[in-house]
Amino acid sequence: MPGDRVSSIDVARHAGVSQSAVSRTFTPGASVGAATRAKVLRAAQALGYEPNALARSLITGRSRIIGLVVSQLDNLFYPTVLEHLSRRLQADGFHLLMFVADEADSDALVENMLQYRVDGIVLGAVTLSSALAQRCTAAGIPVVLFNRVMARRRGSPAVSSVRGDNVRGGRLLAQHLLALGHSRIAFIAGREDSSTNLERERGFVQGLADGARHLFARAVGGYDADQAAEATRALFRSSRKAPDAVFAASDQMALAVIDTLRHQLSMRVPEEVSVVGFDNVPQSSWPAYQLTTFEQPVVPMVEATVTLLLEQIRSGALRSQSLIVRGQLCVRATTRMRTRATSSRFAQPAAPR
Amino acid sequence: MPGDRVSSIDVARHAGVSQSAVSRTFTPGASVGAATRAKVLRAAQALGYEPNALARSLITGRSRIIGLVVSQLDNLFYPTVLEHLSRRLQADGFHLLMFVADEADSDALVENMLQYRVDGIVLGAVTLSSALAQRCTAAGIPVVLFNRVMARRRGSPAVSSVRGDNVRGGRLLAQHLLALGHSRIAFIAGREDSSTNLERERGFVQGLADGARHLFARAVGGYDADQAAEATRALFRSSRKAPDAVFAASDQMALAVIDTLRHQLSMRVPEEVSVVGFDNVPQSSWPAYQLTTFEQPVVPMVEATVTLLLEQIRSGALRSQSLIVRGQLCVRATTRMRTRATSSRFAQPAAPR
DNA sequence: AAATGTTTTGCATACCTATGCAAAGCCACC
DNA sequence: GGTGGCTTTGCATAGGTATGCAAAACATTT
Repeated sequence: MPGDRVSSIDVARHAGVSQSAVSRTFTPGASVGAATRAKVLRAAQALGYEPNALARSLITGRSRIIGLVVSQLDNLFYPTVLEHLSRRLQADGFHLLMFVADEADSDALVENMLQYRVDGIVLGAVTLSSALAQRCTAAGIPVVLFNRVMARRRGSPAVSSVRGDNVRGGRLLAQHLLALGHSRIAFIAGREDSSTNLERERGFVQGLADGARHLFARAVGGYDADQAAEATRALFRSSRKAPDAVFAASDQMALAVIDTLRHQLSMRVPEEVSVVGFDNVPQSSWPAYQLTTFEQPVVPMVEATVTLLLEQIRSGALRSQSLIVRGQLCVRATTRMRTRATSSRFAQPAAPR
Repeated sequence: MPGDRVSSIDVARHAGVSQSAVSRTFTPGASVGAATRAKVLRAAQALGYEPNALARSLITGRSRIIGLVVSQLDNLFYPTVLEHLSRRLQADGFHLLMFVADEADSDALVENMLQYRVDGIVLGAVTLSSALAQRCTAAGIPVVLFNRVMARRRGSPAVSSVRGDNVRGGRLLAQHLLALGHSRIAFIAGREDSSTNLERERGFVQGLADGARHLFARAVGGYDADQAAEATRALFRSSRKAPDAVFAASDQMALAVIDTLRHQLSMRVPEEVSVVGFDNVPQSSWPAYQLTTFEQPVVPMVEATVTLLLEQIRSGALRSQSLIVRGQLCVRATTRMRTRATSSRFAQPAAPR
């Protein structure tokens, strides 16, 4: 087994130089002569040597590992984020170490991450964000909240965050629905304890208020497809008039709403009900849906996250900053002009029981 | 900054014991007295000490890190896999370090992974599998190919793999389509250099042959939605008769096929064309599609992968093993009995131009 | 050829923890 | 009380690399 047991000392011996020379050969920018360098590289090649990143980290104090904490990978928004984030970090010589937050063992998770001496942390988990962020920041590790913010409490340090323009997006969606002539507009919330839902709902309600309207109905979908479907049934089964438009706080839920309306409640989208979502996940533009939504631009968001993180890592100082990345309204085919003649007030069939 | 700079020696001093005692306190199963242990824990708590996993790895020779190599995270099959794999490994104290294969820098990628001294590798990347697997195996690191196999070459060591039952799945899908009375059956291939496509196609063609049939048409979709859509247009635009059933080698492609048929070619699925896929990704069961497909059971596949990996890590011996995880046919609503009366031979509208 | 400046090299040490080994402590038992 | 068995503890070292410092080699100038 010629395996792994070859160290810089072996290479040094084989090349007839000191261990320092080997180290310097593999340290970009270190002072080493061309001849020595060549000898070392030849020996390393011959022995199959690879520098030990762990030992290196022990000395430099940097692991070049970024901890990523996620809770719901079923969320349609995250696969794309993960891919871009991973690629982007890799380009700068960093790699992601995955941690799945399991509600319960939040403490164990933090400890684990600290033990690996990660250089930075991207927090994508809804729950346990605050406690975790606090502890890591206290330990001197840069943390960036992705797609969420933390309520600022007195005495506790601020934590960096990158997120989409939730408030503006909510407002634009409201304006869009109002401009189309909708009057009975419902909202399906995500997790009510999440900052994203809070902001999106606030923007949406404000947007309605600007048009002198208010929410016609409200339900909770918890950012979950099944819950959103259930919420849809509840909204449209009630004895009073049905909504003529629905804003679901995420695309994931919006798609479930559409499916439920079309295939379970036999309603036509957008003819009878308009539906809008939030995120612009890849599935939104599939021909079967063509969802009107507000974009959360993955690439700029990832870029901002990485910039924030690396800047703090390089400087060694924890500088908290809260970035909002602008997105735009994507008008597709799940929203449609309401006219009085086809207004669902008249055309609407009796709600299915 | 009370940060990170606290080591086992600090704790030892603070607790009035030796550094060994601290180490043993944090090493499960090590010999340490109850009183000492308590003192150490108290001191550790007071100082905010966390054992340094990197230093530990340096000694033990195990990093408790598993390298995961992926290339196409947009593939609908992988998010679920990633979540389960990560969870499962975490339960055993391992964590995933992400590597995105970028076609080009395959060498740099391997080196990077070796430098981190990963304990094992899960290979989910289509390309560069063989070269990479060879090198890692040569370095003594257990490798498991996920959802793919490697052509065995003489002289090169065999590499473990876990995959779904591609051949059987292909055959069952063929039987299913034949049983429904289909006669003009088309196949849309994935990447033609992939083992998955090879096996699925082989099984499918065999299944047709068992019913004394052969492929009516064939196109290549490269496991990509856009390519699959293009392939669909090509298949149905040709001047000769259109297929009455399509097997796309992955669900991802099958969904694109359905969308293209319905929204671009104005054909009805399953009334005019049956469509089947492979994988059983979450989106397949969405009401808008209800795709008939053959399942690749994520949980058992992950379980097998982890078992294979950990067993090799624990024993320290590289034992190559190739596992096939059985799945089942999921009959949903994109396949339908052909009767002579409604046979598309008669009912089929002229192909759109 | 000497003197000066610059680059290259090796030595030694530090980073932080696990563990073999031997010494020390503890317990019970004859 | 002494002896044997068992548990607990500390000492010392190893694991692989980076880096400050001083010595050495080399290049440049007068």
